[in-house]
Amino acid sequence: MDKRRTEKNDETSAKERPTLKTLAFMTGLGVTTVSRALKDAPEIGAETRRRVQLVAKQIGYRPNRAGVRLRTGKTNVISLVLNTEQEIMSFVSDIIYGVSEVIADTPYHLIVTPYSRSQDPLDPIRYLVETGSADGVIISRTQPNDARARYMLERGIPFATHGRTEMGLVHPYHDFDNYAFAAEAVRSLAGNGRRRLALLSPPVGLTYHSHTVNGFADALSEVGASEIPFSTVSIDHSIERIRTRTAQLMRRDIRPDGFVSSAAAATLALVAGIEDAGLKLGRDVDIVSKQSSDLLHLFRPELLIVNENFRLAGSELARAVLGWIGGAAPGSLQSLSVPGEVLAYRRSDGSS
Amino acid sequence: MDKRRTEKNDETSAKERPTLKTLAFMTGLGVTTVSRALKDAPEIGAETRRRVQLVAKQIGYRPNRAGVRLRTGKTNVISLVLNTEQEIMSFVSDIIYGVSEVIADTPYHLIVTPYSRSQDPLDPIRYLVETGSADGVIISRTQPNDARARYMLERGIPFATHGRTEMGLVHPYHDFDNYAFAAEAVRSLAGNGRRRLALLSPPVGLTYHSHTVNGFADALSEVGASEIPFSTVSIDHSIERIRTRTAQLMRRDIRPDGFVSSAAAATLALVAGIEDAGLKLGRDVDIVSKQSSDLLHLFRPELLIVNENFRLAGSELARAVLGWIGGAAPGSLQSLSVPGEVLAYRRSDGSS
DNA sequence: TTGGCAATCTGTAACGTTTCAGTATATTGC
DNA sequence: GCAATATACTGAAACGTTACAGATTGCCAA
Repeated sequence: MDKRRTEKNDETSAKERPTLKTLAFMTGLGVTTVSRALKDAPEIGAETRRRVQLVAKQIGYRPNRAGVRLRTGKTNVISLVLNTEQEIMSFVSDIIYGVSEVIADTPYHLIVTPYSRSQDPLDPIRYLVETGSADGVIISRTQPNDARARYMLERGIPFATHGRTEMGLVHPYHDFDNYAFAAEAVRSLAGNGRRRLALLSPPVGLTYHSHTVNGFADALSEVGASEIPFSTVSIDHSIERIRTRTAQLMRRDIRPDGFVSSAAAATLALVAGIEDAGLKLGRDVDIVSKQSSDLLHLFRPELLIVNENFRLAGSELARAVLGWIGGAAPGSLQSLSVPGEVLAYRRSDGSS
Repeated sequence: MDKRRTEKNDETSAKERPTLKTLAFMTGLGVTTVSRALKDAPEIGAETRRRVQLVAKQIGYRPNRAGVRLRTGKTNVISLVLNTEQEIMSFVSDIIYGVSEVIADTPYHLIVTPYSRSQDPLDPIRYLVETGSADGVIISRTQPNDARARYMLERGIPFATHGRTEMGLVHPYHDFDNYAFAAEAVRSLAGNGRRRLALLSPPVGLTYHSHTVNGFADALSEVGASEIPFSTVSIDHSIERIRTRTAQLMRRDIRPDGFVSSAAAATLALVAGIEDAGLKLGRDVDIVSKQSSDLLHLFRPELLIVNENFRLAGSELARAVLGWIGGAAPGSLQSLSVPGEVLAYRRSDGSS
């Protein structure tokens, strides 16, 4: 049955949530006028406008989201689409906080739309678009030819990608410059006298895999070092697998004396594998690793570290989507984060 | 202006999203009948019901959330309320996935409602309740006398807490048995011959702080070991602070030979502090630590580890809220997760 | 005075759904 | 044969909002 209201409505000082009708009654104006006064429409008298806004603030009026959404189609929702198995753990937490920071003083809510490894990554996007569940979407694990980006571009729904695409289509993105990261990492290792380098790369298929590989390769030839192939694993693989493969690699005659690693958790496995093979970090081998939370230096002070700020990524992505929703040109909403210096907490010569 | 539809509506095979009206037109029935047929109302003929449901499935009908929400007040939203600074990182990621798993085949969406350290934790709850933004709420960092739980209980909005309260009020919760954890940890340390134990505890004020402290204290007297107070830090403090305080502590004449730590990141700092003081894990001191992702053993194989599964917590909490929304008794929606064994990857005597 | 025109304000309809209060038809009881 | 009663369906109203198409007023030019 209907939720019982007190008689006809209004004027009873019921504890109900105020609506435009309530405001209209209180100000003696029409609902339409109130609606327009609240959004600073031009054809409302200055005094009326102020009066309405004052009353609205006083009684704590909040527009009903369902009403707005039904009438206008605007959801005031940003959806963050995440893979429930393969995202980097700190990524999830930090990006959420980054997005939250930006949307905190907007009417937007953040909904998390998960999909699992077995699913087509397009599934959650289709769902969102078909049901009109969000005004904007943020996706990660971006591919050079990304079906999701293409799909959303076709339907005209604003989105931003974490990572770039290579489809010749323009859309907002935020990316970390993994080319620069890998290149700097190689230079840093070369500076430590390392000559045979291996790369623990991002998973094949994602755009930043090739960025990383290219930065690695280019800097390799620049410094005249050589590559020890290590493409049987990526940072997406399990800790155990990375560890055993690393140990295998390190027991070969020709083994790396330097690693570049694209993720902190993978680096733990890398180090474990190296030590399984009886070798020592900082003496037999150096590692430059990305990290997103400041913990790796506690793990092994010999690690060389480059920070990637996922909270910043979240903020940038949120700003980008909101910008697009607000009508800005998608091409103006792209940003690239430049890696900082390679940080050494303890030099491999033993000093601190 | 109004979103232009093709003429009057319907029968044009427009690419618009199907509504009840569309279904009504296609089946030749009234909107009301269609609505009821879809939700298996009793007064609809069996054949009609099947016919409507078939057509609905065929054309991919999805009820409009805004319509439902406006009419019924049901949002089909669960809100996860998180502190943007103080949550354990893996907690955020895992609990989201746990919740997602459970709500995946329901109409529910998950929204993340953040609040910052400086804010009153009640703020986001008030917002949710006042704006009717969610059918159910999940909160963490639960306190013995929790204003948020009390508030929601008063307003009759379904929620579940991660951690228990002690207000004599009954509500759904999921909790890890931190009393058992701390007690088992102490027994395990005592079994390794450790006699002077310190506790790196959860932050004072949260319910599980006292659970942990009590388990620690009770087991201490049970095994006849003594406590070295270490209450100047908790796992909420910064890595740096924990590290320096630990180092200070370990340089005292009377120092612990065993630690119980309630969080993995804090354990990293703990170990760093111990090693800063020139002591060695497994020889001078043992640590039993909780962890939520399987990484600590890579950090130091000497660590003694107890796992806490946050994904499970997320699932249980989601189940609890949904259960309450569905009309189950709040008292029947409480669960306690029992810690597993203390895991040793390498015995402190040096064997593996 | 009249007509025109800004400047303000207002009622109605519509978004998609569910609930209420029916209506129409067939079935039953007597 | 007729009323009572199930059974199966339906239109209208309402949730809160905004867009459209007026209303009403005052003021100014002619």
